[in-house]
Amino acid sequence: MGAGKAREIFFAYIKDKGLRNTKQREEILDAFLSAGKHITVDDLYNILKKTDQAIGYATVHRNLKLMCECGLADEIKVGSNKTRFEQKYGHEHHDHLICLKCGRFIEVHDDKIERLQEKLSEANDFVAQRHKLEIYGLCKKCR
Amino acid sequence: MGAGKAREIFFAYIKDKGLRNTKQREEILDAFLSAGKHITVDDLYNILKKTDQAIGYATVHRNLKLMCECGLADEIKVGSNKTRFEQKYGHEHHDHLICLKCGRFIEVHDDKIERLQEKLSEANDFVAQRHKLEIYGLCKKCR
DNA sequence: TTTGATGTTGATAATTAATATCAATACCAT
DNA sequence: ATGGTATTGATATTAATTATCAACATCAAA
Ligand SMILES: [Mn+2]
Ligand SMILES: [Mn+2]
Ligand SMILES: [Zn+2]
Ligand SMILES: [Zn+2]
Repeated sequence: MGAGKAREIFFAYIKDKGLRNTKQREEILDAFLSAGKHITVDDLYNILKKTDQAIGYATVHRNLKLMCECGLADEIKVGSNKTRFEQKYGHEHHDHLICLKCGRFIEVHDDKIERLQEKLSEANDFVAQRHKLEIYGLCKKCR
Repeated sequence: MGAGKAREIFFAYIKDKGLRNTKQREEILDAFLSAGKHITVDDLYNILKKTDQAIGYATVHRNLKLMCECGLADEIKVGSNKTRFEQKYGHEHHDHLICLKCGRFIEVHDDKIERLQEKLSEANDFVAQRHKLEIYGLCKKCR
């Protein structure tokens, strides 16, 4: 898997910024890279607690932010719920179908939609930088 | 304008639910209907304060929620900012281009995109109920 | 018109998530 | 090895939303 490369990017970024490597930082990075997608700070905190009783919530939060900073992670906010983080390295841009019943996230991509969004922006003299497309409904299992 | 019809819907809903008509409720309704779009509770509260010194924040909040309930208003959450409310009655579905510099909301609609979203959902055995498409970037004035 | 059951209001408290603070500690360049 | 400083973890703060509740207003019924 590409986890090795992701780690490299993280440690290179840390060094470059004059930051330091710590036991916690490495634990958090690894836990994040091997965790499922669309994870919350709480989720990751609880996973880490199992192997490091002393880990602090704020530390997990801070380091998830750091991973976003260096391009490894992406913050996604859906609905009014808490912020979720997903892996960015080695993952193409995608949008989400979100099940209102079970909360499942289905990752989707449609080039046509992406292109039409760009056209729509241009038609409005707007320079698009990023976008968010979320479709809420019921997944196969929940109908 | 259709504000008269919107008022009718509101009062009909209230009566139907065994709720009561109050001075505040009517003030809030009218202020909302004549206010600009994408307004926050704060915005509306401050507008109302000018003509009704005694109005309470919670009352404004509660009644905006009530307007959503009866289909007159829609709640939109963009980024991590506070919830905004927009008029729904007499307004077609639309998406938003949001300027990262001035905060302007540009309302847009593209039937092709809407149809492709539907197709995309079907292709994933997903029954779409609603969606959110927000494109962030820079508006004409802010470049 | 009076009345009373109950919905509403406005002030304030509670809740929740995100972030700031800070003293103790750990890292790492020299 | 060690000192300057980044990091940690506990806790406080902030900010937005929602809940609580006593005082009050509404409106259907008498
Ligand atoms: Mn995803
Ligand atoms: Mn709008
Ligand atoms: Zn589901
Ligand atoms: Zn702008």
